[in-house]
Amino acid sequence: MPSSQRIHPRQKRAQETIERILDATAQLLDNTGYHELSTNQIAERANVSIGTVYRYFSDKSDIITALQARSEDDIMHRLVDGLAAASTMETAAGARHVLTTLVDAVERHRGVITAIINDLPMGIQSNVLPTIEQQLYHIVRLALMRSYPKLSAQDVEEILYLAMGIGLNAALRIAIGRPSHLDRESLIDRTAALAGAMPMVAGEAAS
Amino acid sequence: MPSSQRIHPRQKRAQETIERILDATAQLLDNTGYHELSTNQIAERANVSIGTVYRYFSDKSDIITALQARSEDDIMHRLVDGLAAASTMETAAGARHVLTTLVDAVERHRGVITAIINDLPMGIQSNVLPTIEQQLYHIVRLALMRSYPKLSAQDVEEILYLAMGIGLNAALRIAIGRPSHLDRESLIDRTAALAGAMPMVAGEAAS
Amino acid sequence: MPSSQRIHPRQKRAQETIERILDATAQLLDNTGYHELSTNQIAERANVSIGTVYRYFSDKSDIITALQARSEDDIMHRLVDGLAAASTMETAAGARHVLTTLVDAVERHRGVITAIINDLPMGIQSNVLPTIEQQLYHIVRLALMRSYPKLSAQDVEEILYLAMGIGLNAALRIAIGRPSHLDRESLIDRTAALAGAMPMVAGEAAS
Amino acid sequence: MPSSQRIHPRQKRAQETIERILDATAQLLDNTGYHELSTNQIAERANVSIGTVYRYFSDKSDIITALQARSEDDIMHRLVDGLAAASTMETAAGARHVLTTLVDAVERHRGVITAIINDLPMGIQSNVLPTIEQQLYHIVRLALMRSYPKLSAQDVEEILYLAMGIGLNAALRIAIGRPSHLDRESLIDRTAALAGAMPMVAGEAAS
DNA sequence: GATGAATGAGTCTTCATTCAT
DNA sequence: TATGAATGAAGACTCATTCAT
Repeated sequence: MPSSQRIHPRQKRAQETIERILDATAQLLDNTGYHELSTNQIAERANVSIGTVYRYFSDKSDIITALQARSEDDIMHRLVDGLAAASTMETAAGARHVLTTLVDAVERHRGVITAIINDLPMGIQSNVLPTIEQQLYHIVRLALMRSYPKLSAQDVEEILYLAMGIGLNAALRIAIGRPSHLDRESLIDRTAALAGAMPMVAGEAAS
Repeated sequence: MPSSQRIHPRQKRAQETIERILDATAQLLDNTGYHELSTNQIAERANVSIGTVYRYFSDKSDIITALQARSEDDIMHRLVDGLAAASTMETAAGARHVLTTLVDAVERHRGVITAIINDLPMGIQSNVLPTIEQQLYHIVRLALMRSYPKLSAQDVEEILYLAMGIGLNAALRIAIGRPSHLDRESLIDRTAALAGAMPMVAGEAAS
Repeated sequence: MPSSQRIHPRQKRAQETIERILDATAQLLDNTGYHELSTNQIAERANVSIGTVYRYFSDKSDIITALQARSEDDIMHRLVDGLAAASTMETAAGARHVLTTLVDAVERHRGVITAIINDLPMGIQSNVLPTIEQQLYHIVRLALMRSYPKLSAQDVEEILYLAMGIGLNAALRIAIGRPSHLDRESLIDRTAALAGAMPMVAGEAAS
Repeated sequence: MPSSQRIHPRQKRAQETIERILDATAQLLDNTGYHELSTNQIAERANVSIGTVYRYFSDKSDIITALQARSEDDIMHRLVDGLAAASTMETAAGARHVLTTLVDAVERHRGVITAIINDLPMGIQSNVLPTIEQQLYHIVRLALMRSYPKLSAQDVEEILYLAMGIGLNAALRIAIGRPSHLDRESLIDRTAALAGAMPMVAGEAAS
């Protein structure tokens, strides 16, 4: 379908420049934090003048915001693919598959995520990867209600909130913070098992 | 005669000054992150000259380090008290009690914790409250091995790593990130239930 | 076509800025020492922002180093010219000419030299104008050995060391420290005479 | 002779304190320059509170001034002794003896002298050890006029100015700046010889 | 008299951002 | 449009000096 109307070469050029700037920033973030990162460094790494950087981004934080969006987008794509694949699997294997996908995605965006978590002004820890969590929320909510139709609305909300936190945090800990003597696959397996059991265990706790 | 003999008034004064500086820093951290915080601001808020700040702290980061130590100390004290009290209770009630204590403590040190999580150079998210986690690790490990003697060493390590993350992260999410429509007590109950079930659920996952 | 091709106007501008900063520094050094000199003062005097100063110099001391190099360069140029001219003159007149050249050069760089002598961290007095002395050393050594082939190596070294000190110090005292009631030309004449006699006088002293 | 009237013990105490402060300063100056030296360091080294330092000295520079005076005093004492001894010797030996005395003295006060030369605001190099030079001036002037009665007043002044500079500078170079491969005694011998010859050589230059 | 905690003006330096070319 | 030289507000930190105890 020809929905993507003619893209003027100039726009293409511009888009490439933007991409180069974001790539440079992502690379630099693998080694340093947001505050240690300077816009001039970014420009240099992107082989672009500092003036050009400010042509496309209004602000330093604007760059990070864009980068974050890009990363979240990629993570979501992978996640949705993973969820689709998981839906054809048995429950346990499905949970494991989704979690693996998530851990993979986090590893891939290590630098950006760390930057967002650690340095972005007000990047409250509990709300890591806010967009991811938000979007995932609806999907998981649907699945939860389908599998456990007896849970009250309140039950669902609370379980979801905790599960979301546990899942994301576990992914982060497994991908980024894991001590070398612990096995990645094992941790994923256990977390998946836990997630699977959550509705039952936590669903009765507040009665 | 009490043990605290011969404290020169000057030393007392100095101690108070240090405390005032730490308090001021903690207050400011409730509203801003580490990088947004300036030493001159701290001095002003503490009603102390900037020179005085540098009399007691060698560095800006030194202030944060001291503050972190102070907070961790307080949290650990509360936690140990909570654990002691919990040991006389029934399992479920005990878990709930400990978790409540933790959530309380986190709420009390909101600013500092957020700062440590978000801004401290290299404060990897996954290693929230490193000292707390470390010290708790040994205590929980002991309890775990006592209650579930059949778990292998590997099992214990992995479960602990995940449980630690889940427990602390849940406490953080409940204390700091909780949306207003969710009930604190409910969330605590469910998390406690989950924690109680973890060894069984996760213990068999990696077989 | 002249050799200086393709100098981007920007580079020219930059070079001018650097020069302005060095000039400003030199002027300020005429009135104050290194430690009394502030980088902001320099910027102001050079009609340049402080940021610009740090664009071209990494450090406060870097400015001084550059200035010193520039002065030494200029002094050496003049000195070499003077030596060339002197080589066509009669001995006495030659010595006088060289000394005059040196005194002139020192006067011209009064401020910088004083700063180097007085304030540069570790600028040991005895090693005034180290580069000048070093470069002059080889030239004078050659001349000395040619004129007095009988001097031993040890003789040469020692005489040179003393002569260097005497010559440079005399130039400094005549150019910078001379009381107003003493005549510049007279002092130069006498010093030249002394220098001329040195090999004979000092050459026999250590026998 | 009991000319030194009763010294109240308090005054004695005060005098000792002053001495301790000056000693501490001198020691510290052996390792660092004036600007690198802090008054609090001095106090600490002298085992005295910073308040006490300011009881006896109005200023940081006041300490250096006092120290300089003390050093100059000691150097002058040694020099006068040396001159007295030299007056009984043959001319050449006498010059050598005086010069040796001077070099010794300079070595002894290395730190202070370096500080004065290098760091004191406005410590123009040409006027090293100003008091020493000033006092020596009269003595040497007398000797010069006695030995060479034919010199004009102008001659005397100019020769003196140069000789003073040469002598002091040579002493400094021999004591402080001498490269290790040059022999101290040899250099002294040669300088003495040169000084002895000066009136004849330089006396006729300006005719 | 002695003490040392406290002061604060002033220093060097960084870096996001602008704008003439 | 792209460039990069220039800007300057703002920050961390030092240290001579004061003064209440």
